[in-house]
Amino acid sequence: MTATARTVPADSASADSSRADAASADSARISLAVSTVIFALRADADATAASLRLPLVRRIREPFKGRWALPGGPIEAAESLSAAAGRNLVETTGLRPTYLEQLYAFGDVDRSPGDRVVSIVYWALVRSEEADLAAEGDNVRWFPADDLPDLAFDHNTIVDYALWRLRTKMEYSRIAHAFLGETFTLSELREVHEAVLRRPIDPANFRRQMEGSKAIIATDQLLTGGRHRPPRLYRYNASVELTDNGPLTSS
Amino acid sequence: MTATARTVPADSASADSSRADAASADSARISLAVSTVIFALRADADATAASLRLPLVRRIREPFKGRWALPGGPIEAAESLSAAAGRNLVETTGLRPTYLEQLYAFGDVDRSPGDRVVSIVYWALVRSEEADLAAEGDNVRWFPADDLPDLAFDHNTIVDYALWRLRTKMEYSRIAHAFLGETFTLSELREVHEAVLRRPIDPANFRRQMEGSKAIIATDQLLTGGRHRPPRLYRYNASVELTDNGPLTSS
DNA sequence: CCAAAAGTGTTGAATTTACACCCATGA
DNA sequence: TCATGGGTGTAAATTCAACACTTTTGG
Repeated sequence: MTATARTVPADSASADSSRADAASADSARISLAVSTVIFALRADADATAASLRLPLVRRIREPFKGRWALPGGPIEAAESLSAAAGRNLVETTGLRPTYLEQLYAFGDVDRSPGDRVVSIVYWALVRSEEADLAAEGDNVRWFPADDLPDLAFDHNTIVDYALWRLRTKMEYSRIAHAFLGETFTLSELREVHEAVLRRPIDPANFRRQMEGSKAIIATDQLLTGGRHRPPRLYRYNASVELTDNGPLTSS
Repeated sequence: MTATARTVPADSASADSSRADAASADSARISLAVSTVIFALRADADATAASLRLPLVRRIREPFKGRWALPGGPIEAAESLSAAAGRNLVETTGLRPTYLEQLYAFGDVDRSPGDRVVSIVYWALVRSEEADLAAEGDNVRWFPADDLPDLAFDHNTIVDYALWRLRTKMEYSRIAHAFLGETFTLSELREVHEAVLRRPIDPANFRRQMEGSKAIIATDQLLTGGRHRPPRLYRYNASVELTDNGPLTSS
């Protein structure tokens, strides 16, 4: 906060910066991994409403042997960070996400007992049908996002942050579509918002908001079968970006 | 997008995840670095208005020898990512930031010719007085943020993204204070917003907005010396968080 | 006095929010 | 027919945006 003497001249500066893109002895000792927080909306036990859930894997080695942890793994030399996250997610849980975004790089010195690990963490959204197909076994299990056990490493903190990002982004972005199929009713879309944000939303106002945003396009199909007026099916408007990540649309 | 067969069972999953926090042969070949995009508001050439500027360092080695690049360097084994960014920033430019936040991890396979480098990039804000003291030499120079030369690596992309984050965050956060001193007038605060967002702001509405937000506290001092009515000095309200980073306030 | 920026008031537009009410279907 | 959600209308409340006007200093 308070300014003190600075004595490093410009020349030593550029010497340092030249090392920036070559591994030093120090950074070689730091290992790099990728992990992913995966969210899906799944029916509650009482099946009355959907709730946010995420899959965790059980650790079979020390440290934290037996504890639940985020799925993750190493980064291969020939793949980008997002590719590593996507590949690892399929390998560990069998899930294919409809949305994948980098969350944060966690690198505190003591976050992994014994060695030094920097984890690039991604977060992903998968559709409900996709989540239903996912294998669940002794070593992979779905947990309610708001009520997790004590996880390995700093993974509770990571999930908290991912949850915050999801909820924040839900309010100004269109990621809700990532939970749904090709076409959907406005009720389904609204229920996604309600489940994530954990508060009721006025259907009338929600409809106008969505229609005004140009994010969705009405199809000419209605969904029959319910014992009420058949709702119109909508489609995601592909000409509008899903989320605004600024100049970072590609990787 | 379309679902295909998934055959990986849960058991191989947890085997993978157990490697997540130990270095594999692959990830050991990836080197890790930290870089920082540093912003300051500095007087224009004609001194009529302030504009966003950032310091770059000249590379003295291949690849990209002679090109301008973001200050950066390796991460030491015993320091956190933010500590590495802060230390490196002082070493290369002599600047002490009032604000430092992680921006993004860049890790495309081909971003550094020859070797594989993952860069954890931070962005920082420094006060104008601080920026004025910074040494400028052959190998460190300030550039207008909106008009940069071709930089080394993917650094143009990185700066674009940092600029977008700064401008986005300026609209819903209180980071403007990070450019100013302990006390400031509402005009000074408004001029920060105008310089960053590159558009004029109505002084009357801006005043009400700020006063209503509880982000600033009026002191009992006025700033005399101008040839007009002396403006009141304000102070940043420390009981309100500078920015909302969710559960990530510490590291 | 005048110029210039500080600070206050006011008004209309746009947006948000709450809620009444009609519509179309299955049972 | 009734129950149920689909869908439209509307009005109050709040926020936003533009700009007129008064205040206080230095020159």
